[in-house]
Amino acid sequence: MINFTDRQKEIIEVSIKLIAEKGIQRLTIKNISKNLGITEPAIYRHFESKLDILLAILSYFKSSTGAALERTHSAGRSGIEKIEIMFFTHLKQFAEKPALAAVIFSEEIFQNDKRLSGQVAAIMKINMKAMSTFIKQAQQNDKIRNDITKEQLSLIIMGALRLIVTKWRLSDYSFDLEKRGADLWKSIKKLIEN
Amino acid sequence: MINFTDRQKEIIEVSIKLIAEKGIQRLTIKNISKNLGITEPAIYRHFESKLDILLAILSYFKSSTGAALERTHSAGRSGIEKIEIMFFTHLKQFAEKPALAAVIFSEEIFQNDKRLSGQVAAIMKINMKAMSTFIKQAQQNDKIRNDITKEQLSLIIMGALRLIVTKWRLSDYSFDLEKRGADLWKSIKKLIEN
Amino acid sequence: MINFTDRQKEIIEVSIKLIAEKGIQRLTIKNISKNLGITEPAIYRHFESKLDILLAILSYFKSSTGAALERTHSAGRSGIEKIEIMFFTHLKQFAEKPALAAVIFSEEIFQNDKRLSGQVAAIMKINMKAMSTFIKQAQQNDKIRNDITKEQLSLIIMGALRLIVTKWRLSDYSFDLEKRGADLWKSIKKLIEN
Amino acid sequence: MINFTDRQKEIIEVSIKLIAEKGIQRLTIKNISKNLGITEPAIYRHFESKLDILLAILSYFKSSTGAALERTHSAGRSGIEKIEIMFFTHLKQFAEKPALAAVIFSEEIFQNDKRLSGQVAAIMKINMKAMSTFIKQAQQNDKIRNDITKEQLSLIIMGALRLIVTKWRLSDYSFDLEKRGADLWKSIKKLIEN
DNA sequence: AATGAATGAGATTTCATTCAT
DNA sequence: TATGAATGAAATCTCATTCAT
Repeated sequence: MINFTDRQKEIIEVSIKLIAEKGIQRLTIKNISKNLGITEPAIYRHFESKLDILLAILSYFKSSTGAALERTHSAGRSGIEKIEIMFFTHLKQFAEKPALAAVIFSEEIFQNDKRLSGQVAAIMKINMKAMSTFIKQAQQNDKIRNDITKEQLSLIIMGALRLIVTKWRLSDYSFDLEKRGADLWKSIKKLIEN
Repeated sequence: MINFTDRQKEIIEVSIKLIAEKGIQRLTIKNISKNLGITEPAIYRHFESKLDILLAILSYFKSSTGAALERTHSAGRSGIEKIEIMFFTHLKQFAEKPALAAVIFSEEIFQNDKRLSGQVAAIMKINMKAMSTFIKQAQQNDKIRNDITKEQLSLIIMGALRLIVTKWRLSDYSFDLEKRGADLWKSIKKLIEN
Repeated sequence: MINFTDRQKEIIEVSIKLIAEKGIQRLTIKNISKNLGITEPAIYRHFESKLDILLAILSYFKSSTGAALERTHSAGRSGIEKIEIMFFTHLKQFAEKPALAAVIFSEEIFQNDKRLSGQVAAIMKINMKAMSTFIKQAQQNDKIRNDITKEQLSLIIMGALRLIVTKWRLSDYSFDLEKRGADLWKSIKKLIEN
Repeated sequence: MINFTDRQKEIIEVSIKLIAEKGIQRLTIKNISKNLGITEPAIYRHFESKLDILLAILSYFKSSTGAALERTHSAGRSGIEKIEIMFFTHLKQFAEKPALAAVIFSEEIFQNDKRLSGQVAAIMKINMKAMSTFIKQAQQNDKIRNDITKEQLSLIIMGALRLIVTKWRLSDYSFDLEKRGADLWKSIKKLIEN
């Protein structure tokens, strides 16, 4: 959230809240301004366009994801623990900020604009790359099976993570994501461990 | 596509095409009618509302998915082969009809309407259930490891499938989905086989 | 209902039913045809336009009103009895066919078209004229006060009748129109009798 | 007209003018905006929906009716004089603002929406109640006959008033409403006075 | 006598954005 | 930094009516 003024941060936060509540489709300038208690034109003092707000949201998620990975990385544990921490950190983030899922999984919506879809792809790439790195470390230490490439394993782990989050959202958040995610992790661990 | 008139089928097909090209958000009555060479009100002779068109699209995918699963099911092979067929059938369907992905993965967009999101959830459920059944069969024949529940395995397999499709879409269809999907399947198979 | 084919009569009857149920504003060709189990263009085989249907309805009410007045007229009783019969006949007609009120009191809606508003005015005139004639007879027989012109008395009697019907409609037909109308008549009678 | 911004008042006034000219049915957002020299969406900065404009019009009439009755009430004269003032005030209001009649007598049109028809019924009730109160006072002072209830008398007086206004409207405002109304009042007075 | 298909005109409403103040 | 007022573009939908069959 560096490089953003206080008002910009407010706008970003309100937007995230609105996305969580009503979905990206119902994120309108009118809604944002109403929630902030200001008028619509006032928004344009802080962001040139609605696109810029969405980009700011993505950049916010990007940097917070990056920071989390950074912390995981420097935690100094074994590769498999890092994967686990990353898995659980994601679960926690989604559970705490459902908007994150609404935003990250909105490829469809961002399809319209190359910059938006590019950012979403970038965030996904960062995660996949980090995951790959952790897997590689674990594979080098013979903790994880070596007969499958780290890219494929990343895909499988992240895919499962994403799908459980999607089911959670479709179910209207009706189950405990972190608990069910923990079960899922146990299964994944069994599958990939040596 | 039973129960639909010819014109309705045309509308559904054009809509699917438009969704594939421009995303669901840009699927408008105007676009549909323009593509059919008729005026907007003419659409309303065939569908009562736009929502009904979307529901028809989902019902089309639902029945075609159901039919594909039916065929897979009665193929009379081993459980693991059925999983494989299902996996490849999905890949092929997505590769052939990119709109399918655009529609099926649009949970976000369908969030607005309970009937729509319900249908999407139903389609997902059908697939998960079929996958679970095939896995169970394979587990009973000791072809697939038994230390992980069929539900978890379904989640992992379908999650990986979905994610590779999503990456393909985000990459602007820049790689050969069926080929890369085949590689992914090999990895999954290694992971789950006994 | 002379001069109308069977199908035309059906259309008129359905239209009256629809007006009673939903108001004139929601009387559409689509609604009429749906209620008859035919298509919209079929209506145009029987009436040139929607306007003609409305005119037919008015002409129907006009002739049935005329016939009722005819019967009253030739009932051969005293003037005051005739007024009474006319008053009660109207009450009964409205109670039995709420559409009648919906149509007759729709001056606003008919304002658009001179022919329609002309017909409504004509029906009103017929009634006022008949009422005046009855009053005149009663005044000549000294049954009704002579210090007020028959036109004014008509206006007062018909006005009260219309208003009680309007209140009945606004109340969603929540009281017994004929009973309350009878009470009203008693009061009117007291006022005008010698 | 309190609680309304200047622009809102303008919209209300223009709407009333349009209703008087063309009837409620032709009161469209487009017409209103065209008359104000602005675009259609601009209207929505001032009223949330067309329904709200209609409600505003009714609330305007309601409060102006209420104020007029208030003044009549506190005029401190005899009951019969109050009835007379109320009668003439109504005539004058209708003569000056034909739209008032178009709106007030549009029960049919407002039938669609409970809030609208409720407001129309409320305005009618206010008037009937005031009239009843004045009649009661006159009856207590033996100025008006006591053998008929105040409710019935109200109905008769208001009914006559409404009908003469309706005839005036149907005749295309072709006679002097206030003059003919004054004659009518003379007759009514004769009827009800002791 | 009726239908299937379609249309022109128009209604209400939403949305991102602009501009003078 | 913010507001009041407004706009162009577009979306969904309704309605009376037409026309070929």
